[in-house]
Amino acid sequence: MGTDSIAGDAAPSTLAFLLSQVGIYAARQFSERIADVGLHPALFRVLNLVDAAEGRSQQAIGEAIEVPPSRMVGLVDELEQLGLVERRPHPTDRRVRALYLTAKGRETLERGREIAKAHERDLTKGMPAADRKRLTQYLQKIVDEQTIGRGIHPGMSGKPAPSQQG
Amino acid sequence: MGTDSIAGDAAPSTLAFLLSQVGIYAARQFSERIADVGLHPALFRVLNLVDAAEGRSQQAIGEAIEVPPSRMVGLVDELEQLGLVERRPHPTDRRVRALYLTAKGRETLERGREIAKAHERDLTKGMPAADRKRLTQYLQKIVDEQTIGRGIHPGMSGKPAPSQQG
DNA sequence: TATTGTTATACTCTATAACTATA
DNA sequence: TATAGTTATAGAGTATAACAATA
Repeated sequence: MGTDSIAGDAAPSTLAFLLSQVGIYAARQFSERIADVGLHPALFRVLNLVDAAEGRSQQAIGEAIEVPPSRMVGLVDELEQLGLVERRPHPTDRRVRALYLTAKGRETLERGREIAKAHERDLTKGMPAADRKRLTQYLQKIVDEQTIGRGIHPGMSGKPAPSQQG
Repeated sequence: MGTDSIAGDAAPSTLAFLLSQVGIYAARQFSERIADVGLHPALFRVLNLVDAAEGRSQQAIGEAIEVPPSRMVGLVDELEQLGLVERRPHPTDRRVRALYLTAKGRETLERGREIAKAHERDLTKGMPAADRKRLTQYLQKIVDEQTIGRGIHPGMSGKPAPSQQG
């Protein structure tokens, strides 16, 4: 049996298919790139949230990104072991572990943000600024129309991996 | 600790983030919808390929969508048990199982394609045709510029699940 | 009783490698 | 020896539920 590529609609070009294809590709690419600073997307996401809400509890931060408490434990463990985040006692509630960035955490976050920018540039290379802007608006409109979560995507830890639906 | 929503950039609105967010959402939505005909995205993908390349071997079809042989076994098993696809002996090579759609397979494929259309309509509801066209062109341009696979996305089997990166 | 954080457990998905029957 | 298909196995990732300390 030849390996001769199968013609036809091996990859349909409908809008929905393209969205999935490009979106999942973008997530995977980012996953590989953010590994350069020792993170994976979920850790980067949590790190951003801790920065935006320092001193909040593990679970409060987890809720904001739709991550269950039991998973937050592991993620914060990782960030703590990497020396990027600290768990400190809450002043009045001894059950709570308040989260804070370390200096190293801030540096890493900054570097991660640079990586995110570079990722974005590469993704849209060869695209005029006006088009980039319109594309962003279209996507934002879809987000506004649909009910789209703010969570972390499971299974996007940056493995090799293939690509799509119909 | 209160559930008071954490303000700030809980969900950044960069282009790359939006692409991932919308793309993964689109894939998940499709995954849930295609379940109406008893399929999941990988099965629908294979079904489309069998239609486009009837009589080809399991592995030839698997290669076209970047699915390893061992996984094809399970997928074709499922399709066969659903009565959508048949494995027939190859006329000259007894190792090969040539794949064919059944009548029911054709019907299901047709229904699946209707679902895909409806999915697409809903995804872009409230968007003028001209905008939809431009959005498609932008995404196609990204596909052309990048090296994006034609495979099946792991972990998109349509579970509950949350959402994103940075 | 309710809640924060934790641990234990179990499940899904998938790839790698070993195996068989044919070539 | 090589290839098509299969099976066995092992790992990643994640959610659910039970648990301890504290409120």
